[in-house]
This record gives sequence, C-alpha cells and structure tokens, in this order.
Amino acid sequence: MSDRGAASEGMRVSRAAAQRLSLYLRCLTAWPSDAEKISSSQIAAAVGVSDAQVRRDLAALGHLGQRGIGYEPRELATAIREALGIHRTWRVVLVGVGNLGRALLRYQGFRAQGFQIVAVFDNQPTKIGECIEGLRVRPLHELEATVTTEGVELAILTVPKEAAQSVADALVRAGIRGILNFAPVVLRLPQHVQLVTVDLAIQLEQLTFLVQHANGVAPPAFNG
Amino acid sequence: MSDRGAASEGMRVSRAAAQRLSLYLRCLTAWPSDAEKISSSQIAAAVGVSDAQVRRDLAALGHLGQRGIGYEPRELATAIREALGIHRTWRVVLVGVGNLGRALLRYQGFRAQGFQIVAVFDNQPTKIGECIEGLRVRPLHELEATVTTEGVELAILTVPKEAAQSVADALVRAGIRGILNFAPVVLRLPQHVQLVTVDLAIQLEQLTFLVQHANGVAPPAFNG
DNA sequence: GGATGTGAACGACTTCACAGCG
DNA sequence: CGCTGTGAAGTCGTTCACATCC
Repeated sequence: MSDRGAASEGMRVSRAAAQRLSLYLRCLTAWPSDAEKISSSQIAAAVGVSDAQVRRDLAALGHLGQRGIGYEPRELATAIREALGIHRTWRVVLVGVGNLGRALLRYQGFRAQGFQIVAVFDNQPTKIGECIEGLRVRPLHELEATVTTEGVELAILTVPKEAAQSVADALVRAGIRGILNFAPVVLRLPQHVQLVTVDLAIQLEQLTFLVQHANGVAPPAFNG
Repeated sequence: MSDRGAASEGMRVSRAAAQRLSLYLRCLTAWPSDAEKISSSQIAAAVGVSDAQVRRDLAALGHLGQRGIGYEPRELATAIREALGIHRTWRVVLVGVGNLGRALLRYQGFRAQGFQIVAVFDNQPTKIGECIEGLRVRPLHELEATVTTEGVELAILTVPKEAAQSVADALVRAGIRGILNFAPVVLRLPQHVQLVTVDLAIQLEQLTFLVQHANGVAPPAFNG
C-alpha cells in the first residue's frame, strides 16, 4: 500500500460506481503512454459520463490526482484494480457446458483480467470427458468436492433454469463466495454469498422499453 | 386498451422499474391459476423486492389492483407487456456469429418473448452461407440493405470489439432503433438510437467487488 | 492557469405509514 | 378485515460550482 490515499478514506465506492470503475480501467489500459497524465475530462469523454462523476468516483479511492495536472495512469489503474478486487487472481468454476457456457470459456476477456477457470462441469453424459479450451468436462457430482479442495471462490452458472437453484445450493455448501448467474431465475442465496445475475431476455426487454419510450425525445440538434 | 387505467396516468415507469417489471412478468406467467388473484407481497416474495416497491411499480401502469383482493394475473401481464413494449413482435438481426452469437441464436428465451430474428450476418468467408437455426449467415455488406428493406428495428451485436463501432454505424445508417451490444466498448450512437450494453467482464468484476466488500457483513442470523 | 476534491443543491429512487376502498 | 395506492419522509446517487492546491 502506497503512502498516497488508500480506500481507508471516509468515502465508499458504491455499486454503481464500481461498474464505472471497470470502464475507467479499460480506458486507462488503452491510454497511449503510461508516462502521460490523464484528466477526469479525458476519461469522461472516453467513457461517456460527466467529468464531475469521474472525479467523485476516483476521489473515493483516495487522493490519487494532482491538482492542475491530472492522474497518473499506472497508479490509477492499480488503485482501481485494488478497489474492484482484481489485483489478484480468482479461481473460478463454470457449471453448464451449453452454447453460452462454451462461449464464455472461449471468451478471452476473462483470462486477461485475472480470472482463472480451473474446472468445468456438466450433467449430461455425452459432454462429460469432452475437452474444451484444455479443460476436461467433469460430472456434476464432483462439483462440491472440487470447489472445496481446489479453493474455488467464484462460479459461473450457465445451466438451464430448472437446475440453477440446486447447483447454486451445492456451490454454497462447498463454500463458494460469489456466483455469476446466467439462468433466468431469482436465486436464493445466503447473505454471505454474493450474486450477480445477467439475464439476457431482460436486457432485450429493457431495450424495447427504451425504444418504445424514445418516441417523444427531441431531435439530436448536434452542435459539434 | 381496456377501461381500466392505462399508462396515461401522471406517473412514469423509470428505467430501474422496467427491469423489475420483466421479473414480475416471469412470476406472473408461472402463476398456477390465471383465475386466482396475486398480491403485491406474493410477487415481492417471488422476485426478492419489497411489497411497497411492487405496488409503486405497478401503480405506474394504471389502476390494475383491487383493494383487499390483489391483481388479476392475466390483466397484469398484459399491462406489463404493453409497458415494456413486448406486446408485439420485434424484428431483430444478429451480427457476429462467434460463440456468443451462436449461443444467443439458440437461446429460446428470445423467440418465446416475441423477438423474431430475421437475419444473421458475419464478415468471415468460412461462416457465410452456413445455416444456424434455419438462418443462412449473410455477408456483412448486405446488412444495411436488409435492415432497411426488411423493416428491422433491433440488432444484437456480438462482433469483436474492433468491429463494433463500424457495424453500429452501418446499423444506424440503415435506420435501426435499438442495439443490444455485447462488445466491450463504449459505442457512440445518435440520441434517437437506444443502446443496452451487456459487458460480461464488467459483470464478473462487479462480482469480485461485491465479494471483496462483503467481508465485514454481519452473519446471517437466520431466524426462520 | 488548470485540474482536483468537495460542500451544497438537486434529482431519482425507495421505504414508511396510513388513508381509502372493495 | 385485507390489500391497494400514495403523500411524506428518507436514502442514495449525480450535478453544480468553487475553494484549493500544484
């Protein structure tokens, strides 16, 4: 921990702010030179939020900026990674080798950010034993033991909705700490297990909602 | 439109509320009997929000409940579908036949909710002509013409991040009204085109953020 | 000068508590 | 009596505006 401000300040990173921090981090890693400073308005322009918003979010991480200058990209990236908890590697299992599961396994974005998928599970006999991205698909009954002995902390759940709750229960019994759920159900978990649900149908419905209500908006009036 | 309250009331459905309406709708379609009434607290328990929240959200759709009784599931479902804009069919194109694109094409949840995927596009010669779920993969240069002539309103974007903005631009030129974007980039669109971005890496980072900050929470103290 | 950090105003959303009605 | 609908209060998040510091 450096002598600059740490997260021990009086401010907290809200859940909404955490989403934005991920975006800021992308912008920082794409920043041309590590030496060159970056300002809140530059980040804001890249991510599509207000500069005041960026400053508020970053101030919650400590005193990282230099007045009149801006922020140092490397230092800022480190602070954001620490705030998000991605300064270290997380061991992850994926349960459910359907189309979506395969897509996520092949998605390189996870590995790049320090997520290590250590095992893959499915119930279907035809899939068990198959190798995907160097990982052998294991039978579901091995799930609990694997999570416990391998020290797995996170799970990606891409099983059919009928199976989701029972698999989640098994994960909880095995001591999982967080679940990224893609099944279109409301999972019941104990409070000490964190949950993020990504529901694709709901996102598409959100889009139709926006389109339907965008009828009355004023024309662009673009003045650039 | 029935004689019961419609969306012409003084209240608006907020974006946050729209997300929940999707969940309420799921709960309603799974409700055992269409004849039996359903109460705000029953919906709340199923979805995991407060009953006051449910009543607020539903009140924004008009006077649909009966005091002392509850809501009629069929009528409520209809009102929610109308509010979300899914009371009709939407014509959709999918661009980018990678693993994720294939997964979404095979995902039955979309078709069930009235989303009709009318065409699929990719740039890669080896993929063009291939049939997926009854749809022939078309070359990207046909995209604009197809969207225009087929009256397509929505697009699902599952292309690599390098291609996302240029494909989005083509969609905008063709008159698209909304884009569901899975590429990990911040798309620039005119204000009259709606955008929902689903960023898988960010969701996983959100999860590590929650896990990391859940250390200090009080133990469950489950009193059931 | 220029950009940060932050009190204060503002706005959006949620919860409370209860009046109102079937 | 039970459940909805809704003012009022409360909470959370965002924007404004400017003092502060390099």
